[in-house]
Amino acid sequence: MHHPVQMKPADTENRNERKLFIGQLSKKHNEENLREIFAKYGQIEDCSVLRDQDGKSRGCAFVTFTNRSCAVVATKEMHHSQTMEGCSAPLVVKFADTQKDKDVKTKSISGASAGSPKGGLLNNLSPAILQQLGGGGQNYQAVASLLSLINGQQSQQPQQQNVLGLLGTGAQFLPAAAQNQYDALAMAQLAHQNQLLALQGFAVQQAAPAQHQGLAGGLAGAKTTSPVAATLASHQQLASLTPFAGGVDPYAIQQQYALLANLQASQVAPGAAAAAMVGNGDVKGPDGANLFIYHLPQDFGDTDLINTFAPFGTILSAKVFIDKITNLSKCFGFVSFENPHSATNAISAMNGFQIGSKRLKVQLKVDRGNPYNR
DNA sequence: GTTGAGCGTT
Repeated sequence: MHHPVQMKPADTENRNERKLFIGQLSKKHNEENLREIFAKYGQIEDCSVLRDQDGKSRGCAFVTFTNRSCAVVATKEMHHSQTMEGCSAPLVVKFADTQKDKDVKTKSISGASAGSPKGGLLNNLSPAILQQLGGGGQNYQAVASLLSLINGQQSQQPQQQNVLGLLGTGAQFLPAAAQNQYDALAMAQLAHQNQLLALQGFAVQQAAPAQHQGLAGGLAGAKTTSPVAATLASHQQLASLTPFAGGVDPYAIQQQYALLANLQASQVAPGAAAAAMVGNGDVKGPDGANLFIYHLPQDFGDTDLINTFAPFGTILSAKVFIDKITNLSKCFGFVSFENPHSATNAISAMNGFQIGSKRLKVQLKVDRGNPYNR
């Protein structure tokens, strides 16, 4: 007897070569009539219109056929075949971007280098950041100085001068001694991009040290005694603070956050920084303490995940999923905290954090094994 | 004006 090979439709293996991107689609179309349009080319496995938060069509869609040949024919017959209502250009029917295509796009937007931040504090500064910070070897020293300052050798004036120089025009908003290194880093980050929400999350969870409360309070709209916090609260001033020429590098910002996270962890909660002691995926926290994180950078590893989320609480485990065939990250992972409170804070700080053209999705993990969650 | 969601693996 000869059985034909049964291929599960959900097989992601060759899904990309059966999946079409439909652009310049009338926003009046929904999944149902989109199916009607494409059904004549073959069996459709999956069909979905991309929508905004309000559920309105974004004028594009994905259609996945069960057979690639159907997709090929659909492309040939439908691409540029008409201009739909409300569209500025003819219908687009083409194969959807692969993960590789997306990575290329992301990198061209962010300008991120191949530098991969791993390990300790110093190593968290990727070449991309160093370049962003000013490019030269001198700046590397300045960065190192910044780190050593933050690492506990406080009040070393010469080094602080270097740090201020490093921050360029932002330095004038650092009123001398009152300022701390977290503010400096935060300024650099905020000047880069208005990540107020994300930073607010960071600030909220690190309520203990008095010097941080100004920053937290300022961002939260409360009264503050910190001039830097006041400065940060003003978007207009943020624009003038921009210390880095050459545009935004969201990936570098993420790295800076990872750095900041690590710094905070090492000072605010020394135990939380011990990445080496964190489990790698098998340990789960209590209900509501487990996060599902999507849209991680391609080269983000377990350690990066730990570094990024350690400030929010004690991490029981952190795991980035790796495709065993390609050995590449699947760009999602899990972080389990000891308690739900940490997870909640992490969500409010990090959900929506922009990296390239994507935003981090940070949600409570859904237990797919539990029918009540489906 | 254009590329989703995915939920602790092999």
